[in-house]
Amino acid sequence: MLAVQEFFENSDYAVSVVDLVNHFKEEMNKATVYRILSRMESEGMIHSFNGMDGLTWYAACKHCSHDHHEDQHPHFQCKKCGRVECLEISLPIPKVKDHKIDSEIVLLVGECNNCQS
Amino acid sequence: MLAVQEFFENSDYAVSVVDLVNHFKEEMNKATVYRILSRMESEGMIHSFNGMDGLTWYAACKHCSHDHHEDQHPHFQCKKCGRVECLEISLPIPKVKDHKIDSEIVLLVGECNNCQS
DNA sequence: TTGTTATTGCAACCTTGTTGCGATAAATTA
DNA sequence: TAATTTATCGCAACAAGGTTGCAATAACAA
Repeated sequence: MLAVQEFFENSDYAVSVVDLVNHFKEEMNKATVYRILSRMESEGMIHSFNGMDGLTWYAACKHCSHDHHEDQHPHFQCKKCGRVECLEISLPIPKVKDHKIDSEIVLLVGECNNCQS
Repeated sequence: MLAVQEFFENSDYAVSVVDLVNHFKEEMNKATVYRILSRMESEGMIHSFNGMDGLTWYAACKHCSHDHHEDQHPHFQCKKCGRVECLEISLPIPKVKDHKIDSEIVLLVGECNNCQS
């Protein structure tokens, strides 16, 4: 579990579960990776969300504990390099007629600074 | 293909691919459902997106053809009944420093009118 | 040391989604 | 109409993400 923990430390980027399983495949079993990830998520160390690709992505939490989970920020995915980033901004929740809206899941898609030539 | 087409006509609701395969399982094969769905999508009759659950959801297009696909609207999912709806509104694309944003994928989560007691 | 609990590896499994291929149906052409 | 081409379908097998049961090991406490 420590190795996975260290992996997320000091990273603003999200990682897909496929990349994680691949990254640790010499070190630990696929099932173990999944178990560690869900444990870390329930303890508020990381949060998960779905990428455009349908995969589950994980990223480090900044200000969360197991009873206070603040993962409502939007994510950004660069369509060139595929990197996914957590954005530490809060978007206004839109008002829609006849709908009581509690939260919104936002994935912004575009080009990151590195990929803009 | 006709049966699937009729299924989407006059519906503002999105359907998960699992529900679709299940709904047509007496009538046609799983592979056929998938093939019809991707054909209908490429012809601009329906559009797809990823739900919170990681599943693919499909919904009827309103003003699309095979060369003009306008599926950038937000979706709304009721967390009580699970129904997913297309919202015919357009949200402003937020500006984020150091990021060139082309589009945004938005899933609003809350309670629909039916479920609010 | 002994007993208890948490963590892991492995294999088997489930689910979503795709593909190759032979069979059937529909549309073309002669 | 008959022959031929083309599109569609069913089936089975497969791939990839993800989960689970169970035995083995590691960590911890009495």
